[in-house]
Amino acid sequence: MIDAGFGANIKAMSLAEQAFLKDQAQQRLARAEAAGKRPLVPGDLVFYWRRQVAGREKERGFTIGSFVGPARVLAVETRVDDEGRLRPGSCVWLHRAGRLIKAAPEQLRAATDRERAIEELKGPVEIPWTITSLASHPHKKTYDDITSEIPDDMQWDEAAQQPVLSHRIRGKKSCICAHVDDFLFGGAPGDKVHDHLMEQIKQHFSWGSWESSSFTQCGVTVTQHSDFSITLDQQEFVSDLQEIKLSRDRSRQVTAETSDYEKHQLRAVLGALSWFTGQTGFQFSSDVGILLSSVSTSQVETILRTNKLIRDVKDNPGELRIHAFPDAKRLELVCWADAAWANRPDGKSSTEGIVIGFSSPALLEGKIAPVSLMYWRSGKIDRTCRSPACAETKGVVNGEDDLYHLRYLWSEMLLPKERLVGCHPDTVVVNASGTLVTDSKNLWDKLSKEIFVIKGAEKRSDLEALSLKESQDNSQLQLRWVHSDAMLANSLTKPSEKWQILLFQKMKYHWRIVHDSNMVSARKRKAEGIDPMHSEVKG
DNA sequence: AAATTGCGCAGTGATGTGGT
DNA sequence: ACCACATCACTGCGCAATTT
Repeated sequence: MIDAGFGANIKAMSLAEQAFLKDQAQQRLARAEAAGKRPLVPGDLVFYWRRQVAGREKERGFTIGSFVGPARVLAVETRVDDEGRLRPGSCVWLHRAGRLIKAAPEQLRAATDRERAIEELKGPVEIPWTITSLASHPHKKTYDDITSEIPDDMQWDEAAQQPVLSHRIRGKKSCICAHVDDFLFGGAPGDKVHDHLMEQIKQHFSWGSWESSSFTQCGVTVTQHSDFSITLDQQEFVSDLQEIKLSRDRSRQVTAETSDYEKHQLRAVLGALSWFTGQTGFQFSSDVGILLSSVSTSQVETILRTNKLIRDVKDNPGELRIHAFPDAKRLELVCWADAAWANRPDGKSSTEGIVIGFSSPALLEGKIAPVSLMYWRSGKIDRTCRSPACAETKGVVNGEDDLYHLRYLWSEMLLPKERLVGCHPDTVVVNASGTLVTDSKNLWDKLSKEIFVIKGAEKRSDLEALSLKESQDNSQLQLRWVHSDAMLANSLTKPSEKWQILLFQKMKYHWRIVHDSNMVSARKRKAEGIDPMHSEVKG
């Protein structure tokens, strides 16, 4: 047997992996048990549950809650039973960000190791007053009493699944973006800090010209609207594109091979198009990628297809919309990743499609929400994939990579310097919550299992998928499954399947993560006449 | 004033190398 | 024979410096 060594290796790795995961799961259980039994003591780091009634949820008539924190236990007014457990009716005094909170033990959960580690990075927190002086003040209400808000089991579970942001976003007031010698300034109108900074900047430097509302930067027209949203377009650029000229004779020779000069023309015009698809024309990404791949083996028919694409682009150049999100307390980064297996001109290469956007937390609750596209990509997967599952895994893993990068960038913008310099990337990234959406059942099932087994025909894909599992733990990555008609990235893998992205544009750049506990396929949904965007109510 | 050149960025395919 | 990987050549863009 030639590959005996390799096979034995995989077996050993698989065994080790299983043992490791089993052990990890056991430790977690043990910790949870210990945390449940151990009474709270002053100094413990905890999170407390609060009922949250955001504007929109109120209308639909249900409330959601979440854990907030972390808070430090200051004192416990004990009513302890024989085994040392807190009995209902006890109260726990918490300290968080200079506030004193009176809470019930039923609404507390211990902080995880990770949360503790992050809190420690912030350094010691001074507690300025003694608890007695605060709590015993005769008239003033010096603390928040939240003991009336006690979650039931369902609410507790729901909240436990939500990631907790362990810091408050301290609003940054002003921002500058620079490209070589062009600068973009942003800030809330009337904001004192921002206005003052702008005043100083204008005093200290002499500038060529100032533009606002609508201008061109790096060949892209940027327009800000009255609701503060921004659109980017390349109207002018697109209208300058020229079709490749073909004589009537030549255009009839569809199957004829292209000449060197024609290949040159193809590369030239596709190069221009790829600039467009990279800046604003995301809906044409897959067309350009596939055509660029077929230049070397192109026929006259390829030129005709390219010319058709140019006409399509001119007919509907589209725009890139950046929403304003005036009400969102935080933004979610969501990545849709998909792949098409062996669909490239060479007959064996696969295509990945990745779309990452900002949205409001409402999107994760299954609602239709605005999505601002931040990053997208349609391209050849570097390795040859032997099965659709392999391609799918590759695409999703690459998508997670890009998502991680964007989460880091976003965290950099939000966090103060002390929380960035010298910190492990994971502890930085957890401040920007990230969600990865896939339409692969294969991958979803694999990752849903507590024990991850590496076996069968796709050992290598399994190993790569493992990195996603790791990211779920290390960077609090959330995973979702949707049927393929609700998969935004599908349109970036095949030129012929544009309906998702067209629907997205028709919905004015809004989307939904369709929730379906039965995981019904898109084909079956269609047969049963279910709208692609129809979603179960979560929970 | 207009044209050319160089830079860094993106994507693709072709090519060679090393491995099983 | 096939694959992964690195490197190269080719295309585009915007921008600035230089040449014409």
